[in-house]
Amino acid sequence: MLTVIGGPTGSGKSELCCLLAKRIGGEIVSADSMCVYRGMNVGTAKPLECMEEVKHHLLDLVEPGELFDAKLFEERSLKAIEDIRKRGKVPIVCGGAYLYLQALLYGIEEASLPDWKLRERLYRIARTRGSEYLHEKLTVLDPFYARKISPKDLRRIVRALEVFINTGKPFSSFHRWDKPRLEFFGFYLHWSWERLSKRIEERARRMLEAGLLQELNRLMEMGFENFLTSPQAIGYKEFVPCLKGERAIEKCLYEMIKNTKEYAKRQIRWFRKQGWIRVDMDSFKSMEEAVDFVLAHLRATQNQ
RNA sequence: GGCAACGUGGCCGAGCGGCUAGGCGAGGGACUGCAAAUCCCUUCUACGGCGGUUCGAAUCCGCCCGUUGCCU
Repeated sequence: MLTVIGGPTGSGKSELCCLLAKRIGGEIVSADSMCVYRGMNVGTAKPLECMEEVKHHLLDLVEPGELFDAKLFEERSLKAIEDIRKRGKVPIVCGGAYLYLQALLYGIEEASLPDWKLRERLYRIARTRGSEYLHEKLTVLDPFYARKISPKDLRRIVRALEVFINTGKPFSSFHRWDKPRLEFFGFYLHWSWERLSKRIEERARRMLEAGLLQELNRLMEMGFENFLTSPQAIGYKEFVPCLKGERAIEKCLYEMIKNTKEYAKRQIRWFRKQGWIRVDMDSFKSMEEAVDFVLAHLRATQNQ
């Protein structure tokens, strides 16, 4: 049975997982879409100290300019779990990137590889004729999927068309997400919104003090702005105008906090729906107590 | 005490005689190879109080209450 610890940003997942791993001889499989990039440490709250004591997987996989995606995550994380088990250790999946968790736990169906040339063409068509035009095409090719998404959701329209063009089959014909393919035990950390908000605000300020801007500066010199995925990271994208002198630091910080909270809400909604065990963080006096709670649950099921 | 400005939905804020601004915040939702991304929906027509003018007032008039600024 695989242990999975989830929760929104700033909920203390990393800290909890670190303690848990130390107690049970575990290794951590990070499920974080931005921690896979090397050199992005402060803004992603990469658990640097814990990495010295506990073995971490799926961190620092690629350069910020390289491509990475959910499918690659699926493959790599499965392999990591297998590897950990082979060595007699306990894998602990820890992360809040729910698409990545979904990919690992439920699997991503083999449709077709991303075809950036084709996407470029489709995006160009959308620019002149609108995303609605492409959505109409999709309605003919894959009515089921077209009905599910908005005529403005270009990203999804393009992917669905791409799959049809490259496989000859509708995108939705690949989808099969009803049951997990992995047996797992899911926990998610829950805080009252008031307390989580405060944690998010404090954490953002701490990141700034810890050298977030210097880190971003280095990234910018590498051409950060033109990269595909890494510049979408919260905590970085908001400060780009700052570094160019176009906006005051305080304003950027405000934006970052706002975006972090929005993201946290999306995560919370997703976790709530999963039916995992809720770890009520408000009720514990320390992180150790939360770990005790998780351990108690794990032992209880092992004895069944 | 005198003068002036203002009082709009949880907050900010436009409207200045008829046609439910908008933003923020809040809440909900979608999602199958960019996801810390992309996209959608909801927030019950709110205008300080009382009168008046008018077919019709958040908008005009009077009084009252409150806030702010200035003056004595």
